[in-house]
Amino acid sequence: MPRPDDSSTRSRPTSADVARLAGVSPTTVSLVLADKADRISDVTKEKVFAAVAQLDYRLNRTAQGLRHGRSSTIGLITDHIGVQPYSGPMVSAAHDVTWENRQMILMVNTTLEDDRTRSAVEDLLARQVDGILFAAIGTRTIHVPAPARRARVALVNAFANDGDFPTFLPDERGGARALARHLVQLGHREIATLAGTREAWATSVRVQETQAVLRSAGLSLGNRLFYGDYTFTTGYSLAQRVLELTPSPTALICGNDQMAAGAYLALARHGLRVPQDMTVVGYDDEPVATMLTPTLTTVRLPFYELGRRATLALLGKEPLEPGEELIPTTLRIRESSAPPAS
Amino acid sequence: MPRPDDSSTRSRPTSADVARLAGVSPTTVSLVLADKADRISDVTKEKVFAAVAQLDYRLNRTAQGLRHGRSSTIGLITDHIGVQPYSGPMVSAAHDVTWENRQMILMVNTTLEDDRTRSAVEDLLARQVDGILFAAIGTRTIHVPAPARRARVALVNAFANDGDFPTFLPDERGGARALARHLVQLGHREIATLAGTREAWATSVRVQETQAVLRSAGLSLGNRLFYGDYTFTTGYSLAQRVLELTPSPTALICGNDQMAAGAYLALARHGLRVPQDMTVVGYDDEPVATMLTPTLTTVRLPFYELGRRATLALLGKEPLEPGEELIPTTLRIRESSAPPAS
DNA sequence: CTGAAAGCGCTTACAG
DNA sequence: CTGAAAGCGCTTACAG
Repeated sequence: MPRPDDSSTRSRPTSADVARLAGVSPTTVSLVLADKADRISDVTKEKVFAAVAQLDYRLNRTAQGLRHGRSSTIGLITDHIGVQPYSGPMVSAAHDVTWENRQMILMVNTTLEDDRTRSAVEDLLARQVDGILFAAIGTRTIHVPAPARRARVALVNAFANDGDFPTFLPDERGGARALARHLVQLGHREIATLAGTREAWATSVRVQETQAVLRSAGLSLGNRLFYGDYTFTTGYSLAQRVLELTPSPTALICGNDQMAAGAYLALARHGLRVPQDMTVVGYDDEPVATMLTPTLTTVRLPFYELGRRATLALLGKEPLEPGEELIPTTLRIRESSAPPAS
Repeated sequence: MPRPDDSSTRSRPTSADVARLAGVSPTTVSLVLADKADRISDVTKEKVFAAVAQLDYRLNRTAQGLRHGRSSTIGLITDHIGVQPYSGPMVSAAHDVTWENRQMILMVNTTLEDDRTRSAVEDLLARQVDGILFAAIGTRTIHVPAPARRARVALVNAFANDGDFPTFLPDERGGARALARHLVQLGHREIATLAGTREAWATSVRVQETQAVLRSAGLSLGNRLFYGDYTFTTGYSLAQRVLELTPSPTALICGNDQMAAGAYLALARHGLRVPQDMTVVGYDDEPVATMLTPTLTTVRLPFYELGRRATLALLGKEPLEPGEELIPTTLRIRESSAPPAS
């Protein structure tokens, strides 16, 4: 029967123990284990490795960090670690990149409130993190606490309201334009938008760009613009309101894939088919987009890529420069968009 | 303009710097900051705090950890950090509990493959974590690498295939029975099951318990048992197959809420109403359950609670004992279940 | 009420 | 080719 407490108090062997057993100095042990042992004889190396194996020794990275002044650890501060499906890919990416570089992530969820964020930064700095990543689920403005400048800093899907930090953002404008052009090119003229949360930056940018594209095609959203909150529920309920409009729209731009899924259900209950009776499109390209029948045309937001690029920069694998870096979005054309019924 | 590199090389003040500025010894600084300063005069304390403020000093937790032999950090090893909505609440809970206890989490996603898990454990131990949490998204068996015993260990939603570790599991059997009884009590006799992945432990346990309840009511699933994979897509497609059965079932037990949502769409396209024409129920109680119209009757799986209890135990706030601890599941009765049409 | 000294487990410049 | 010594930034038992 395992006795965790017991076995963990049995104090772990140190490099001094290894040195003693191998009959060499701690210097030699350190050199061998750090692979800086060009000058050490093979026979000595063997003795060290044998002692390491015999003692089941592992290097104490805390002590090493103290000596080096680097911890090989970065901090990740987020607003909603548990919110799906957005945080998943960003966190996964940050994780994968750090893991590939033999580093680790200390994760703190502060909702990005100023007080909690400040104390998270303090705590991370006290733990000697080499860098701090600030990541938001929905693009938003955050206040980066001043002490954070003591470490390397990068922002993912967020703007700093003061100071000029390296910032990685999705190209929302490009995505919104591509989506609107797609619908116009299919021949839609009565296009409705079930937008997301009115206060969200992404919402207003997408609506702006959509309107700009329609305008240059001699069209307009007119009274076919509704605001929800990016949930399935508001997609369902707003879709019902759209169906009361005259003339009826032929295409529905939903604020995200969740809202599009809600719209599917509302349309089905009205006996309307996608895309024959109504084109439906979304944003995000989350897993449900390909699970819906018909599959959903949507704008892929590069959450994984955002996390990846920011983390690579934070770790110094790519340049870390102040200013905004736009990561491309991609229009995924699938079955849910088609020309309007003539 | 911030120059991260520059400012981070400006070496941080140490407790010795604080001592010098305050005109006291490092001993006194340590005592004051650790709040073990009963015996220190107020005037001396003030001098220390003033020096701390002036230098913007923060304690080096790495050095402190080396001295104490504890890191105030735990490791979290998961199989799918990015999988929604399951990992969210478990990770959130682990985070919240550690944060409340002034600890932090080092997160590693290994897919729980043996090799990656072993090296993650090595790395976490090298970083002197005080404990390691192994968490799986879907309940499964894992191999806990032997060296993990050097730290405190707890398992969330997973069984160890060797050794007897503290293990926190959802009470799947109780949930499945409650759900089946609910349908029987409503008067359903032709009940279909759109189960999840056939190989998953939760799937087989739920099917077993469902059949046991039906049997004791003189009923049976008969040929109304189908296996999917816990996705929206299989909920949609299997629901269509159910609709071809004669006599038609009056209730649908879906493997999870995602499959139930898929079933909603299929039913809507067949012109069938929930619950008047078909009762639909799920498992998980994820956010979509209350977003669907009608709201979904489902079995709440205690993901947050699982993460919370395991982390409290790992941190020593609750007993950490080998053996399985079942966390209750809850039947959430909502609008999607009703008596069959007579 | 306060301080000098040793030590946590490493690494590195230096010496031989 | 290898080792003795100092030091990373803390804390603690001991002394006064």
